[in-house]
Amino acid sequence: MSTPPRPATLRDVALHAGVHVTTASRALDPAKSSKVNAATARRVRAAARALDYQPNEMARSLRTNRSMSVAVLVPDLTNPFFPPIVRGAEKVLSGLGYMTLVVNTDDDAKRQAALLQSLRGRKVDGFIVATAHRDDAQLDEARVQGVPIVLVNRRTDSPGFASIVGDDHSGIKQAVQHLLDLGHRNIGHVAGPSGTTTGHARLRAFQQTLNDAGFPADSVTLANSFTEVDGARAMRLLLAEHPQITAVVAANDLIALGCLDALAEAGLRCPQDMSLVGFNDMPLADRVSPALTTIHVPHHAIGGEAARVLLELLGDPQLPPKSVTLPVNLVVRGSTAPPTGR
Amino acid sequence: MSTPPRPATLRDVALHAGVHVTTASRALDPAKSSKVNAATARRVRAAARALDYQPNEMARSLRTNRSMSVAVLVPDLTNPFFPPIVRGAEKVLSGLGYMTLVVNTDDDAKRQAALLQSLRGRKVDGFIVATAHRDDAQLDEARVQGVPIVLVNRRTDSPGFASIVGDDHSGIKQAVQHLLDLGHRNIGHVAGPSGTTTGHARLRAFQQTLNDAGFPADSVTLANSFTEVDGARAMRLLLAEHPQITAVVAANDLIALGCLDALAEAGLRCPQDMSLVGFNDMPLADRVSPALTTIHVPHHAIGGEAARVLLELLGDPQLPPKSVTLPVNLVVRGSTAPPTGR
DNA sequence: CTGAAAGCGCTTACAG
DNA sequence: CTGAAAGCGCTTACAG
Repeated sequence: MSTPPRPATLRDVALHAGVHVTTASRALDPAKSSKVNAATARRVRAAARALDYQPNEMARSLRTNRSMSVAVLVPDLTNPFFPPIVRGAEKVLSGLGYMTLVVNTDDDAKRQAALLQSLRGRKVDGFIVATAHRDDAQLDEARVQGVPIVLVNRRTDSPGFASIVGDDHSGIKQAVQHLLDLGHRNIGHVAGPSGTTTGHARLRAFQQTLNDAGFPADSVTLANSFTEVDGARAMRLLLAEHPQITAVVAANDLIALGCLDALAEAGLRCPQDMSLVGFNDMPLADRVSPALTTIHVPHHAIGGEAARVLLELLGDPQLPPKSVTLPVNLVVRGSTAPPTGR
Repeated sequence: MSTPPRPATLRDVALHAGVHVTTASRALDPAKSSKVNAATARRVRAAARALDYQPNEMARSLRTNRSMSVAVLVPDLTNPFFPPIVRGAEKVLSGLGYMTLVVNTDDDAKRQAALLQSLRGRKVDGFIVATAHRDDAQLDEARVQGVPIVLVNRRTDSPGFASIVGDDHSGIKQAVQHLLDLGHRNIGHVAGPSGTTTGHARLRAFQQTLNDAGFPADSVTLANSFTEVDGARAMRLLLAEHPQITAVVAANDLIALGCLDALAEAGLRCPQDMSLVGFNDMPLADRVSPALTTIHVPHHAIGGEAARVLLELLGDPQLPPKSVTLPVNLVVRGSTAPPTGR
């Protein structure tokens, strides 16, 4: 077996075309090729093709200090909610020559720190972050150091970040109102992690909406993560502590799925014995059994908008951080129904 | 607003510690710090901490010609089947200091080519590829040029690649046998794209199993992609052309979901009027309605094993390419039942 | 144990 | 329009 040939460098191309490496560089750069003699440029391009030349992006980035790549941090790639956001961002980014790098943090502060550092070392040009925590020192520090960041889905409590999120307050209000309209009077909430703005804002919206309507809002338990397992755990507790509830608002769809498990264990049917509303309208939310009544969040648009805002930021880092809230809407399916005298 | 300070370089650290940049480099390298005076090393580390030094990975990679990163190419990130594979790979890779970069090809040859080239330019150390086509010139070329690649889920027709896939033949055989055991005699197949080994091998296994059992195997239509939309389209055709079938084997779970849609449109109930088996046992396959009878593929293990094999390959590029087939097994749920005289 | 020098593969002022 | 030179931030033989 022969060892494969070393990849061609720009120097090889220049040699082959009989020009200086500087000229080769210019000839291959679309923005500068007009500055070089047309025939020369053609010769260089032919040489590049002949040698199957691939520019070394590391060298280029080292010199230019930009890498034409953007990282997307997601807390959990296996949550079907995130891939569409990534796709939305990817679509606009790839159109402008940027490469999208997806990384998974497991919603773990340590992993996020390590990844953030590693990616910064790799000189990615900017970050789209779906993993923010309300109190997020790492993110704050990166921002202060001038790293272009746009937050999606979750915000931090500290100001200064550009962000694109769904309207959590309105979403929960619509969910609660829907249950109220159905006739439910004892409504519970399985809240998400209090360290995230989504968990926190949805809980507050739940309490406020119910209080404004003149009902108590103390049937609440907390899921430690936005997962089925923790959702089921919190739902068991809710059932034990507040047996009078006839409906539940879950902090997101995965938690709602966990609630469904806990209900089944308790021998309760959904929606006959217990109504359930999710949040996100993740892919497949319409196909689970029962089909989930939930709050539709425009995943794809969030990703696309985030990419556009990040691109603006890349163009002018001094731009004031814009914080965009996208409308969300209730979609009623099979997991909610009027209460029955159980 | 003041502009943020330029990030500290190794030179800054060396200056701060009063040593030469060479010494600083050694002091900060765990593998070499033993070669430098302990007190000096401590001083350098203190300086690095004080200046919040982050090594520039681009410069390092340019010099060492390795980037400590691995790319994972997936055809469709929104297919719930792939994230667990990615997670499996990520887990073993991150343990060894490698960073995992996920990119989406849309199962499009052009996009794959562009991404492959771009990633190679970025000097990722190796590739885990879930997007292979049976005839895949780009992949062949990259392999010939010595790029470390391991294929997952799908193979190519050309030999020479390391690969980790589920046992397509056995899976389909189990599916067909299950339907036969249930009493079905007219079984159809919605095949996946014939350009993929999964689509092709599953179709062949379908035909062979049925023929071996003494039944015809010509109730087949082709989905143009592994998606719900194309699955529904192919199922409509199957229903029109082969109205006598009482059971369907779908090439994967997403196609099976599309079949469910087509069945609903045709006023057919699953499993009462038509049994349906999927393939992959993707996340949520157990929660859709009806819960999908399908072939469980060990996603996580595929990803982990792929990472291990790639790591071996990185250590010794001359290693003979090992091709691993992992066992799969039927999991019976709610979408299959004995045929009823419809 | 430490330092001076070279070089990874590019791009970009600066001359001509 | 083209070339010679410098330099991005590292690591690694090579001397001492």
